[in-house]
Order: sequence, then structure tokens, then C-alpha cells
Amino acid sequence: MTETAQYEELMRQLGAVGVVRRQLDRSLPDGCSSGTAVVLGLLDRGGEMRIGRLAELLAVDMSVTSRHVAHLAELGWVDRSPDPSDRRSRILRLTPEGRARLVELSESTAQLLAQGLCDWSADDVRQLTRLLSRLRAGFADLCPEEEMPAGRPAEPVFARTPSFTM
Amino acid sequence: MTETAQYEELMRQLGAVGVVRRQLDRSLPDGCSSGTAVVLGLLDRGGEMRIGRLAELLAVDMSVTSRHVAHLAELGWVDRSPDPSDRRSRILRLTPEGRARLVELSESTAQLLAQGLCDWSADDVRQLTRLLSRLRAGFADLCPEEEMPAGRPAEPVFARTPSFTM
DNA sequence: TATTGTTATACTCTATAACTATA
DNA sequence: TATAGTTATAGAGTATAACAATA
Repeated sequence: MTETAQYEELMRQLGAVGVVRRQLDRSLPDGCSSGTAVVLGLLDRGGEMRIGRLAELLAVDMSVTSRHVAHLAELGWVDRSPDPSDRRSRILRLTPEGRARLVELSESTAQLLAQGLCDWSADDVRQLTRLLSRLRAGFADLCPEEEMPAGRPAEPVFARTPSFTM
Repeated sequence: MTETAQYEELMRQLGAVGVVRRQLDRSLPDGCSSGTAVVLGLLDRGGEMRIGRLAELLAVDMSVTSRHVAHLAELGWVDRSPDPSDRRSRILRLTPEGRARLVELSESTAQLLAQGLCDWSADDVRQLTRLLSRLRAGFADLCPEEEMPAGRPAEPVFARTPSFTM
């Protein structure tokens, strides 16, 4: 198989990820998408941060992030308090309600993933995660982005990944 | 790291695939998306087929497939000829123009992937492709789907993958 | 003048449902 | 009556650009 063919196949499989994501999304409660869960997860892992920082971590435009956060704020899952050091910005924080929802969403997703990956070893899962992380990093280099901060203020719902960050 | 945390991390990385896809899409010429390229690739690998079959392979609704194909037909990249055995259906075929475009698209994508994955070994690429294929298969089982046919009529632009099919 | 964030608009991809033609 | 495909409509996600407030 030529190199180009291998890349073509990879591209096809990357597209297939959308299929899995849509299926996971369908299983989530009410107005929750996997996108919602990822935002909550980043706020949980990264602690309080501003919109710009969140947009960097999500690797989407700030305008997109702004709308997602506005939605989560309406739901009462994210709190936006004024940033005393820069009045243009607001500081985002997971509310207790948001944290509770994150646990719920994570468990729901984990259950479905466990079902779809029932014949996977823990190492398979780790390996796929690591390769995807590397993939993302390779393309982030083409369009630079920062890393997650080393320290974080609040207790995360789940343990952080030490070897690679989103 | 708990199992749930590992799944949560996997979900996050699956979301990050969208970032890579969008970046690949931006590099494609005029009205081409990676979706377009995948349709052309499937028609190249699978030979002539009907809309329903293509929708299965893409794992999206037939209505979605219908519109994509209509677009490609307008561009002259896909030909829709009447199916003599069932006048409700039409048979889809890659046109020479479509095949030429596929080569172009594949090379363009391969070039960008090669750039983003410059520090990857060929085996890394294969492994990621294989794991994604397994991931998709695991979820396809929850919502069953068929495999690609063994034989195919036309010369494919690229070699087929023997061990796993989309 | 530059930066942070928000809003308006548009585009893509997707699904559901109604519809046509044929089996 | 059921099936293959198309079209209409709606929803989610994203990007660009114009804008407001502040640095």
C-alpha cells in the first residue's frame, strides 16, 4: 500500500469518527451534546479560565465558544463572573450543578463507550487516545496553540491525564 | 486513571479529530470538502453502486447521501445512469473527470497529512487507522451495517486495504 | 490602536418527515 | 403495501465580519 493510499485510508477513518460521535450524542440527555460535555470537562480539568483560553483549548473560534458558553450559562452550569484584572473579560467557572451534570454525562458516555469497545483492552483504549492526541498536536503545530496549565485550582471530577493534555 | 476517566479522555480526543478535519478541508480546492473526497473514494474503491449502498458505507441517512451525490453529479464527477433492474434506482459511477479529481484531492490531502504527521512512522499511521476502523466497527455493531464487496469492477486509483474495509 | 468578547449572518453537515415513482 | 430515492424543513456546529467595551 502506497503512502498516499495509507493517508487516504486514514482520512476515511477520521471521517468515520463522526459516526461514532453522532451515536454518542444521541444517547445524551435533553439539550446535551458531546460538545457540551467537552466544555464542562475542560472547565473541570483546567479550572476557571476566560473565553479566549477555552476557545484555544477547543481549537474553535472565540465566537463559537462564546455562544456555547452562553448556552451553558443559561442552563446554570457555568458561571461568568467579572474579571477584576480586565473588565473586557469574564471568568468562567463550573457551577455545582454543572459539575453534577458533568459526572452524569461522563458516566453516560463511558457506559456507551464501554459497550461499543467491549472487546478492547485498556491498553487499546489508551493507545487510540494517545495517537489521537498526537494527531491533534501535529496539526496544532501548523496553527500554534498552547498547552493546559500545570496547576489547577479545584478538585477535578476525574483524574488528569499526565502524559498528554488536550 | 479510572476507566471512566479514560473514556472521558478518549471522548475529548475524538472531538479533537474535528479540528484536524477542518484544517484538511480548508486546504482543499474550490467546492471540495473531505466529505466529497470520501464519496469519490468509496465509488472508486467500491465501483458502481446505488445511493442506498453508498449511504450505508457512509453511515449517514440516504437523504444526505442523495444531496451529496446530486452535487457531485452537477459537477460532472459522478454519473447517475438508470438501473435496468429497478427503475426506482440509479447506478452511480465515477466519471473520468471525477477520477482525476479524486487523484488530485488525495494527493493534496496526503501532502498535508504528511506534513502534520512528519514525525510519525508508517506503523504509527497504520495503527491509528486500524484502531479507528475498529472503533467504527464496534459502534456499527450497535447499529448494523454491511461490509464492502470483495470484488470490484474498475481499476482503483489506490490499492485497497486488505485487512479492514470502511 | 490593539485586544476581548459578543452578535449577525452564512455555510456545511446532518436528521426527520412528506412525497414520488416503482416494486 | 413496501421500498428507493428526492426534496423540504429544521437543528447543530462552525467561520467571517461588524461591533462594543476596555486596555
